Formats: sequence, structure tokens, C-alpha cells
Amino acid sequence: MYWLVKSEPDVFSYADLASRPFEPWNGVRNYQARNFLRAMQVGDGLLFYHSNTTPPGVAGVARVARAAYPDDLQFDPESPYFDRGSSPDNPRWSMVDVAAVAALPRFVSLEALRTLEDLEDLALLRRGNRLSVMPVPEAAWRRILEVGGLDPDEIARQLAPGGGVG
DNA sequence: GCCAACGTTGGC
DNA sequence: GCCAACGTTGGC
Repeated sequence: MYWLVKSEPDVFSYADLASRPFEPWNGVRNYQARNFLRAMQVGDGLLFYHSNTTPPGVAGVARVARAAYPDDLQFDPESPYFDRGSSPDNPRWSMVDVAAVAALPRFVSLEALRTLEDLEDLALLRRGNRLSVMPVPEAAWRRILEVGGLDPDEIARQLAPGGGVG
């Protein structure tokens, strides 16, 4: 499957993701977004979206490197993501590991996204949407990659488990 | 269960 | 900085 994840680039950008082997996608504290995290499988494709910046838009492609496991920050009293109501034997919040695949040669801004075909079902473009994790229909995935300057078929090979660089 | 108040998100 | 939209909280 395909997904879109939002990140504020001032906090964590696509370049930050590309500078390390993987990143634990922790701190998600919305039930709908959490359920999407739990539905992710290793090798799923991710659109990495820069939010709360100028201009907002899709900066790169990433993949799910590890399926959902308990978000450790929920048990850390010092963390802003600490959740007193969650217990280790029944964790409330989950995270996945995310790894960079390719930056988009052409950044696809939100403004540009609004002009594209095949994106009618993309939750990102729906009014008032605030989800930080959401599914992306395959037609939208392919369209955004093409406009961004990537070959969806080549990316598919890199997403497959055991795929990756080379 | 209702709903007003409040906090957060995120585009502009 | 503004504010619309939305989720959560808590009194009742």
C-alpha cells in the first residue's frame, strides 16, 4: 500500500531522513493516524510531505522499514508524548521505522497537487484535513511520482523487501 | 450522551 | 499573526 506522512521540515525534513539509515516515526497521538500506522507493512511506499512551511508539498519518497511496534515515548515521563494512561502490557500508541528511498527531483507543492488529475481521493486535499498519516490511492501515488520526476516502476523495485539501493 | 470550551494543526 | 477546522476534555 501507499501512504502519506507529514513532517514539519524545521523539525525533521526529508534531508534529515536521507541522512540516516532509518527513523522511528514516533509521537503520533491521533487514533485514526495510529490505526493507519498499524496497517503499514514493510515495503509500503510513503510520500514524505513537508507541512507548516513555505511552500508545503511532497519532498521525497520513503518506505516502511519496520512494521508497527510500541512507541517508546509514551512510557517516558520526560517526553511531551508521554501518556500516563498507557501501559507496557497494553500499549496505546505505535510507531513504524521509516527509511528514505529517493528525493523528488521536482518538489511537488500543495498548490501543484491541487491541479493534478487522479488525486480526487487523496485525503490531504480534502477540506479541513489534519491527519498526519493517511493512505494514498495507487493512481495518486503514480501521478505524484511522475510529476515529481520519478519512475513509479523503478521506485516499486526499490520498495520491495530486499530491494533498496542498487 | 450532549455540547461548550479549549488546544492543535496547518494553510495563508 | 490570523483563523478555520477538527479532536479532546469535562461538566452536567
